[in-house]
Amino acid sequence: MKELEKFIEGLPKQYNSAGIEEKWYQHWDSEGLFHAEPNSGKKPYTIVIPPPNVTGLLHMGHALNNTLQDILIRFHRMAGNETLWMPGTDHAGIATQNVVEKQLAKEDLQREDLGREKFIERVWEWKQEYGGSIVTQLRRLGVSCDWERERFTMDEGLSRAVREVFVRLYNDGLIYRGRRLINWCPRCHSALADDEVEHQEVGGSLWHIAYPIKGTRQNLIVATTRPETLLGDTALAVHPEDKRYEKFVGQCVLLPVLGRKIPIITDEMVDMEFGTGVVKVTPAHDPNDYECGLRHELEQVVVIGPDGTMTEEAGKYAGLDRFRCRELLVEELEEKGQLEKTEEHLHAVGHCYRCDSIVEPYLSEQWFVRMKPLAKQAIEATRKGEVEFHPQRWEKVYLSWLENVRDWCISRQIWWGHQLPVWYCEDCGEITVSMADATKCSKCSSKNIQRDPDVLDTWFSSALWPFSTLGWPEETEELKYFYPTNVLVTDRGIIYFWVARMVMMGYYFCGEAPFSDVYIHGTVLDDEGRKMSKSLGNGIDPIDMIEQYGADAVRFTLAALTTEGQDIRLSPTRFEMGRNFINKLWNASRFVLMNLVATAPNPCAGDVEYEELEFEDRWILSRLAATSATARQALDNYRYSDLAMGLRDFAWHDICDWYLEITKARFRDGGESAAVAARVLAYVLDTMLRLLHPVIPYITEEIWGLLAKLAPQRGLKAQSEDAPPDLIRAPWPQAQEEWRDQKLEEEMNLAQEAIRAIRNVRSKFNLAARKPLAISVSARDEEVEQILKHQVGLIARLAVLEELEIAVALPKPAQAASEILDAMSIYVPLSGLMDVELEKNRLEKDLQKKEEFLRRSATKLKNEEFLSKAKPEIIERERALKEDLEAQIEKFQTLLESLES
RNA sequence: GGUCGCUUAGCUCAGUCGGUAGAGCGCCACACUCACAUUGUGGAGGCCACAGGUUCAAGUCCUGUAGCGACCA
Repeated sequence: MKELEKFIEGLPKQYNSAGIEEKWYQHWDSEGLFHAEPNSGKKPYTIVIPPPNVTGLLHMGHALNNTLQDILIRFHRMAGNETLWMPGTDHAGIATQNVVEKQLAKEDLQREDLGREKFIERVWEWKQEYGGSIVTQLRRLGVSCDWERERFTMDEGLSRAVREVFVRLYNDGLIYRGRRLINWCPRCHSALADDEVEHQEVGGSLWHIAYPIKGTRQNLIVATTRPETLLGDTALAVHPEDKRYEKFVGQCVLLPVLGRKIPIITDEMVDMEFGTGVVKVTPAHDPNDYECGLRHELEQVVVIGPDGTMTEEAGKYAGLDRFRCRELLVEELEEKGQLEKTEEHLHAVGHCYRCDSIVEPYLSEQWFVRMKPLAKQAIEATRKGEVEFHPQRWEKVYLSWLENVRDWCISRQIWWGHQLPVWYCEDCGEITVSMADATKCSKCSSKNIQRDPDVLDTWFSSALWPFSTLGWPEETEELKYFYPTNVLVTDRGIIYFWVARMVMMGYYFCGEAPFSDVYIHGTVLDDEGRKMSKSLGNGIDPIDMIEQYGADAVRFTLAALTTEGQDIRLSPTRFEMGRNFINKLWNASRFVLMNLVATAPNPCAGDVEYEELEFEDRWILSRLAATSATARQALDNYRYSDLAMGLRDFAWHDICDWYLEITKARFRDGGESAAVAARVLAYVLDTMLRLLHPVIPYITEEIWGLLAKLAPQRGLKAQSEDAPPDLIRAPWPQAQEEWRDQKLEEEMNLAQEAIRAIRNVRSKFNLAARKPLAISVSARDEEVEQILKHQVGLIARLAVLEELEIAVALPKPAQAASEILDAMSIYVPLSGLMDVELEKNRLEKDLQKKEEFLRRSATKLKNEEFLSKAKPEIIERERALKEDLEAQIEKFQTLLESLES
């Protein structure tokens, strides 16, 4: 014990997180305290982590996302659930392939030089070596994931789930192969899904090009943003009701440069208002034109190839890059006089969301998921309330996507990923799709078959994450117990990519939504409200912040800034808020621990009855019960800021500013009163640490451990027996409703008001803070008088008084400063000459405010309609208010008059 | 063009059932008193974007306008 006491005495005045965080994380992890097992005796609580990209590094978005999840997880673990947080990463097909290809490029190699098999080996090697970075970073944050269950989308089990899903969807007619115009990234050399294309406003030009009408000297002028695609035009189109061009319909024009003859057709898609009202139709290079081409059975001429260079169809431009071709073509048109004019034009251009290249609509053979039937099920279930969004408005966004969803292109022309389980027969053309690798054609049994080289979109495997990680398609115990999960916590950016697809797949393969709640948090922005990005260089590295301020400070700050769905503007200095609070908590705990030592040897043995507690003890327990209840409510409603700030206010203000200050005298005097205060403090600290643990796990675990050694019984009887060795698995505190005492809190409020008023006078008249004052308080009525008299000791101590006279309607002494409150007036005699002007100014200013309130109140109370329509309690309150105000104003006036004389 | 969100203290944001506007940071003054200067005490600071409407009563509900932002096409 002596050693421990010495240790407590030696605790630093500033909390230093270094060392403490590593120690506890390692302890929790190695003791298996993050681990969950199917357990029929407990209710499960499950969250699957949004799997970060395996190539990624931790950014503030991750820090926020995972802090919020960890708060829920740690809370539910303490609240008695069997709590599973399933972690892992996704294989990020294109991104990871890019990384390894870059690595190869340094060796002057391309992936083709290695061949598919060797290349994939290289990717696995890379993954083993660097792929865990983000997971290591996550641990620094303190996340309590069940690492024993960590998954990777390319794991054997998850790959099997992917294949099972593909085969079943194919057999059910929900996956098909087709030649379509899809989004193509010429740099990634792969197809992309619609939502992987980001539309960005780009300043471009609108070129007006003359197409000569065959057999006439007239031209039709076409306005286009993409002149190079004219080489693939197979028609011009006008609106069927456009009188200007009526007479030309059915005729032909000659394609500039190539001279090919193409028809003039009519189509509803043409916007008569845009450009000249004539559009070129390039079915192989524009989604609208593609549809139009199908309607009119137009030829699809491909002029831009998969690498973004012009094809043989482009004639003399063949082989040129698409952008170079545009320049030269425009030059040629200008020379030939076929360029009517060039306008500046702002338009949305599709960019690859991975590499930011300009996406090319490209006609090719791809695999698709038929989305409508899957979406239908998800929509119906959501409407029934089986999936609930927080904030609710995101449900609309999600539903509107599902309602308008188009078939999902899932094949990617890369090597890293789940290769399609598809074989083509070279002899009969049959497509074989199977779970086991095929060795022969399923129709003609020919061995002359080729596997489709493409892999699946990474989101395809991510969509299965909530059940594939639990062992599906096996009917595992985990799947039965933990599925469906409780909540998905994520950013709005992937509602389509991921959330909607998980819901669809969850219903289709497990018959239930994968989660009942979706919590969408805000996006982390910089202090100017811009997204954090590498190119802007405005990112804040969470690891830097953790090193600078501590993980608890980072977590606390992020939680405190998280209000319902609002984006978070962040600058590094904002973490000072968290750090300051952590430090305050540390020092308050030091105070408690030191006083526990001082009241040793065993300050908390035996029970303390409520009746033995002093006024302020009961008050802090009442506040604790209230705080505990609001914390619970905040957690149940995903109100993180309310949770963090509510606990902070309680700790900082109720405990530190008031309760600790009051108990100081008791500890100084010692005896039984000190022992009771020590018990109360131990109890309050214990409970507060439990409440704070989900938000700031490290420091709370550290202090809790020290407290456990000094006061194993934690003060009061209520939760002394249930304490396990680690806070992380301590039971969540029940709010002790029987301790709530509204009347007592109001009495405390009166005392606090009095103390503040006295301090105010002290400050205004520059009276030394430590100099004891003799003052008088005139109470409004006997009730107030009684209350204040009960609290004389407390008020005198905290306001530093040597004399305190309390009575109803006390007169103001001469040469005294006054403070007029609702329930009382406070008179502070000033020795020597008091500054009359200063006092008059103060009083007049306050008087004016009161008069303004009185005017408002009087007007209301004269209003017949208010009196007849407002609720009686409102009217009553208004009357009381008016009376109070009148009484106060009278006092102000009397005081001012006395000052005049 | 469509949908949604935001506009409240110098800054960043809360404000639940409509009933005297709150926090954090910053600012000003004072205080290094034995938990804490990453602190304490006190203070200043608001036409709740604008215009209508509903209501006895609007920051809060409704309509419209403007500015900013996000998403979709």
